[in-house]
Amino acid sequence: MKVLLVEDEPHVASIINKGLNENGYNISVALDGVTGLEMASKNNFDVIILDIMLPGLSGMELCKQLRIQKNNTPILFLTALGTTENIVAGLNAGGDDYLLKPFKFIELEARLNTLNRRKQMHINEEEDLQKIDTLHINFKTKLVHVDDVEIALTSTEFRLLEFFVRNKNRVISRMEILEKVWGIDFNMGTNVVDVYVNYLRKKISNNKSNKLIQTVVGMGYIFKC
Amino acid sequence: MKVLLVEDEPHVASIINKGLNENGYNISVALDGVTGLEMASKNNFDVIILDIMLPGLSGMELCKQLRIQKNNTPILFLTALGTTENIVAGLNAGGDDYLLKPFKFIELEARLNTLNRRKQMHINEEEDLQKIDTLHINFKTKLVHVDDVEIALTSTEFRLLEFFVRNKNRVISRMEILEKVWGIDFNMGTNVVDVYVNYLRKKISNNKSNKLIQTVVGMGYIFKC
DNA sequence: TGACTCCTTATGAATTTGGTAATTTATGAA
DNA sequence: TTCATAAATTACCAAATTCATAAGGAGTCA
Repeated sequence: MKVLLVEDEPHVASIINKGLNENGYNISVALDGVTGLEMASKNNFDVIILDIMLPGLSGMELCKQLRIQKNNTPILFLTALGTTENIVAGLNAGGDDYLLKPFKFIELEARLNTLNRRKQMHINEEEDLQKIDTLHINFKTKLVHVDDVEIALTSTEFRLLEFFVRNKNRVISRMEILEKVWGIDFNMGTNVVDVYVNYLRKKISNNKSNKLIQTVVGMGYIFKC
Repeated sequence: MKVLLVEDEPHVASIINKGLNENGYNISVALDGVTGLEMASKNNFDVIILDIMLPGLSGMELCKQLRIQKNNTPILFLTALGTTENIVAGLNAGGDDYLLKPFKFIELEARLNTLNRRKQMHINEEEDLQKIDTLHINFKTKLVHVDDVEIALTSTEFRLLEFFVRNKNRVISRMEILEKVWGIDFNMGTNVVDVYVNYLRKKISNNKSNKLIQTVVGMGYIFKC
């Protein structure tokens, strides 16, 4: 997990850095608010740990700036300012959690993981390699294997398969497939989609029952797995 | 914001309920874990506030169960158990935040808003998913489940169900259904609507009493939930 | 040319649809 | 309550729609 720590007190920064590092986190440290904002803007951190009292730009300001920039990286405020007003202000500024110093390391870790978990839940899509039973698709190399045997797909077939896989477990209308895979916006007088679905089914089916691409009569197709 | 509060102490539940209500939250209260789990499973809450010490099913267990069910509603633990071990355990069980009693109302509110804000950012599936008791309808994927079993609906049946759900708790005349679902503006000499309402009833009914689609004699039908 | 891709057309098969009519249930007056 | 009538439900079937598949033409490229 990539973590940005913005903390002006070198001693504290060092302790946190060391502690998290030992537990497999990848930490970057910024010693002031401006540097922190710059680093946060230019890189893709999983979580940002922010002290509030910082030279230059306060943690609160930094947080607001990031949110204005539509940067939604989860932010954990880690500070000694423990009044309710401070906490509420931090959360309302766009923070996601607020932990008071002094803190137990194990709690910091649990809260970081919690913030990251929520983020991870919505990624998963952009994998380069998709394995659906014995069907393996590598979007990067554009190679497709069934039962470890390479399958030759034409480019149209591959695009169709890719579209199905990226929209799996959802009924997709022929119209939508035509638009997204063929780039055709009208013309419903064609049955290319049906024909290519048929090609694909033949190519990606294996000895076992192949029911990956299912027809939903009157609605379209669904890639189910 | 729809909030589920699971708290066995009636006095505490009442205070929180009242306080949040006054601030425009829509609160449902469960007084024990089992009821809480049931309510959380059947409805779509924005946030769940969980006490940990509960009769029957502990808040921790409830949280784990929900996550197993792939229910990702943000969970805020609200409890007097303030040791670091408890906090870490709560977060690792799938909780998203942990607030200690006694707490300031304004902080609870800020934390609820923070959890909800993150959720709103990913309005992916949730918005398109309707849960009515054990009937789950996903308008995006066009999949319908009853008691977690997928139901196969024809496209006309699905359109009819969608129309009912989008107009739930309102009496709808056969004429209106014919117009909106079939696109027929005249021809009242048919009873297709009656026929399809019955197809639907059969398909979406479960072992329990199924009274979702009710007949209103002389007026039409009503989808009640 | 010949191998390959893409798309169209044509055909029969499978599924859905909407009407009819028989049966069951509900309503209201006596 | 009972009975006549209206309304709702169900079963059935033929027509219409929708699909799967095969065959073949046009275009491309080596």
